[in-house]
This record gives sequence, structure tokens and C-alpha cells, in this order.
Amino acid sequence: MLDIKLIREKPDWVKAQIEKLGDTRALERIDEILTLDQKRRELLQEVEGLKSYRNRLSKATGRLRGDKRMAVGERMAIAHAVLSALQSGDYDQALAVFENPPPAQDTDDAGFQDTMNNVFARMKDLSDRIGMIDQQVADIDAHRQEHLLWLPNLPHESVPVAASEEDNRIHEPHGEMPHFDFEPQPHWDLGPALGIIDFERGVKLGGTRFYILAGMGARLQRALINFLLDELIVGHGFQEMYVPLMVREEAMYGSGQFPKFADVSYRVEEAETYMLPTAEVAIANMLAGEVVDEGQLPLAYVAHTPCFRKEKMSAGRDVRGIKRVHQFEKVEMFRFTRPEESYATLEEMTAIAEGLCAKLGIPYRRVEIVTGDLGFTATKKYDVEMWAPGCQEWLEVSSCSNTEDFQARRANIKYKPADGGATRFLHMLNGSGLGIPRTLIAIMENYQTVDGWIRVPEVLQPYLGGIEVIEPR
RNA sequence: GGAGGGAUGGCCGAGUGGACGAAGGCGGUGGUCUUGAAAACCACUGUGGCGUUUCACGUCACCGGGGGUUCGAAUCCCUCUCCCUCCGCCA
Repeated sequence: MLDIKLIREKPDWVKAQIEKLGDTRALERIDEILTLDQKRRELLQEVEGLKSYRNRLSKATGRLRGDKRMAVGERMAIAHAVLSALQSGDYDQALAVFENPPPAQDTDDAGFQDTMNNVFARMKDLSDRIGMIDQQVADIDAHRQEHLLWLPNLPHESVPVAASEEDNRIHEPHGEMPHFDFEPQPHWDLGPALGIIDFERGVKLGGTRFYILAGMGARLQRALINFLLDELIVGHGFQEMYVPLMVREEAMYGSGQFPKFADVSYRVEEAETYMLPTAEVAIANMLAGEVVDEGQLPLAYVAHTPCFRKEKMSAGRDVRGIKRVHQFEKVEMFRFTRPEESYATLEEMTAIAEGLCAKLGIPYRRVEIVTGDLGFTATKKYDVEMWAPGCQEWLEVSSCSNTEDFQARRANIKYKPADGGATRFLHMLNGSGLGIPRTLIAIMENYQTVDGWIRVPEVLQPYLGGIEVIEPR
């Protein structure tokens, strides 16, 4: 979520940033927000003034009714003067009466009570008026909030400005491209032939775009997950988290999945929760509503979870294999940092993802995402892609994003500076380390042999009891 | 699934519808005292919105969330959520 103060104070600058993203609807929302915000502040000033009167007058009049220290005649005089002031809507005058009481009048208790009832009736008018304005403010708040939740994060100044993913800046590949003296097969042929991927039975169980990893396929995946976790935990100091796979709606808003991408998540009707589309949602919201001490930062977490996504089917695209499926495993890195260090942390996390590719011995390259392809929550993003010689494609195995305080505002996560200053929103970053199916694809296709067997990458062999080759059983 | 009990500031814990943003204690910060420290004593010590003449002042809101009653609600009513205890079931 963007800071309303930023939108209010630099609307043209904010619009220019959003223009870079190509989100025209968001531009309209800015104008609507500004209008609502202006109206809101006008109403607030009016209603808060009235509330101030109500607070002071209800104390004074309430006290007047039961004040036994004053003769009824004295109170009657005050009540009359207050009533008259209230009837003309002059609240200052009404308050002034209590400061300078008029001379006592002849009356009895019944007459006084009668006058007080009239005073309270006028007070009720004041309260009703406050109630109506409060309602208007609440309506405006709701609308303003709705618009704010739909606004994307603003790109960092270092992000190349361009319209679409076609323009993403592709960096030089690293690692040795594989050379085959035969035609390398795609994984959707290799897997079933080896008996390690079973598409037919997967579909039988879960429907289209589900699959089964069988035997060494399942073991290879498990080995890969353990390797990645160990690298990140032992090698890079991430703390492992095991998290709920179903989360409440608030969590989906907190991380920025909702409202914009509500249609790609599976809802669990009975529990009123959503299946995790990525562990990012769970970890991002772990600290929701909390204030952490600056000394605890940066916090680095890693979680391996299944991920569930509806993945709208674009006809004929990525329909084969396990590149785009409804359920897949992912190891996710996440960091909470001080604002000053979030960009250095983004570079570091991307380098960690690249290092994992290198250790697996697979060619990889970094892609610097341009403004038009940034997505909803990131200010800056790098993808890391692995080469898959079978399907002749660079596969996105990691996506590392700095969201700055965008998610922190939504989930309300702050830190208390060590110097005792006011609490501030912290910065949050996420990055895959790595996406499992695509990494498996790359392993299978890069390490395939002429016989259609698969050599096990050296770093994974210890996780497979020393097995060096996956061959048909 | 059944029965009951709770939710108040960083923490613990009071709170008869009006002097309550909220007693008291703990913790924290500053000070007095002291050679130093402890103890004791004194002062300060929540978040957010809005405004202004913006390291300040004013004002409003916030006692789990939402709604209601009332001139006025931490306090009364309704409702939701969460937590706890006991029973049942269960990997």
C-alpha cells in the first residue's frame, strides 16, 4: 500500500511513477483518492469541532442537572441561557454560560427538569448531526481504502523504463552450456520413459495439470529440497519455518495477493481460508501488526511449502510437462530489513539464488525486470533463469523482489529504531530459492544421457545415498 | 462436538454511566542522593488521524472487532473473533 501522505503531497510524481508501470486504471484511482481524501479532511475538521463541543457540553450539562451545591433557581437560570444558546446553534455561547452564570430565577424542580429535558433534546440534535457526518466519513474511508488497496507499488528509480517483458534486460549467462551429440529430449518425454513422472495417473487423481513424481522422481525432488534448505540455512543464515498452508483472507491482503489476484488462489470454503499460492504470503504475515526492535533486523527466513495456483489456462501455452501446474513445491527466501539496506539485500538474495544454480551445475542467467513487467508489489525485481536444453527454453526458477514498505504497510509491520526514535515501517523482500519443478526440469534436461538416463548432479548425490545415475528400473 | 470462563497501556492488574487515556505495581528513560553502584525519592514514559505559527501546541479517536442504548459508554445491551479450563473424539 502506498502512503496516503505521499499521494496527497506529490500526486503528479506518483502518477508519473505509475505511468511507467502502464497501469492506467491506477492513474484514475489516484484522482479518485485525492478527491475523497480532500472531502474526508473537510468533514473531519467539521465533525471533530462538533465533537469537542459535545464532549464539553455534555459534561457541563450533565453535571448541572444533579448539582446539589447550587440552588435550583441558579441552575434554572443557567439552563435557560444554555437552552437559548443551543437553540441558536451557538455552542461557544452555551459554554460561556457556565463560566459566567446569570442571576437566579424563580422556579421549582419540575420546571427545572422540564428545561433540562429541552436542553438534552438540543444536545441530541448535536449528537445526531455528528452521527450523520461520522457515517459520511466512514463511507469515504471505505472507498479510499478500497482504491488504495488496488494501487501497485512504485518502481525504484534504477528500474529500466519499458512497456513489457519483451524489454527485460537479460544479463550474460553463467555456467557451461551443455553439448549433446544427440537430440536432447524434453522432460515430458524423459520423465515418463524413465518412469519418474506419471502424467496420466496424476490427471486421474487431480485433474488437468496435476502429475505424480514416481520413485526416483520423488526422491530427486526431496533431495533437491533438502539441498536447497541446507544451503540457505547453513550457508546463508536463514531460519527455517514450517507454516500453515491455508491462510486467512487478511494474510492475502497483507502480502498484496488480494484484491488484485484473488482469482488465482484456491479458496477453502469450509475453513474460510485460502491455499498458499506461495510461502511468501505466510512468512510476510507472520509479523503482521507487530513492532520489532531494530536490533533484531535483518530477519531472514526460509520455508519449503507446496504452492497452489489456479493458473488460468492460456490455450496451448506451457500445457506440456511440469512447468506450469496447480500444485508445486518451492523453497522461499524472505527477509525483513531496515529501509537503508533493502537494496543491498535484494542484490544479495539474487546472488544467493544464482549461487544455487551454479552449485547445481546448470547454466543460468539473470534478468532485470523492467517497469512494465514489475508486477503489483515490487519496486525492483530480478528473475533468475535456468537453461533447459530439451524444451529449448530459459526457465524462471527464481524471482527476487524488494517490496520496500509496500507489504509492511498492508500488514502493519514496523520496527523500533535503536536510537529511540518513532517506529517506522520496515522493508520486506522475497525470493525463490528455488522453484522446484522448473529446477527439476533443468536438471533432467541438462543431465540427460544418450540413453535417456539422468545423471544426478554431484551436490545432490549425498542426498540420494550416493546414487549417480537415474536409470529405468 | 458439549459445558463454562475470559480479552484493559511494553508487561501484570484495578476500574459504582459523568473529574477515565484510564488507579496501583513492574519494566523503561531522565534526575536527586552517592567516591561508584545498589536502595530510596522525584519527574517523564501508548498508538493513530486531522489542523496549525511543526523537534511544539491544539483537537479527535482508540480499553479484542463491529453495531446499539444515552446529552454522555472501558463501564449497559447485541453480535463476531480470538484465548483459556473441563468433558468427548482423534494422527
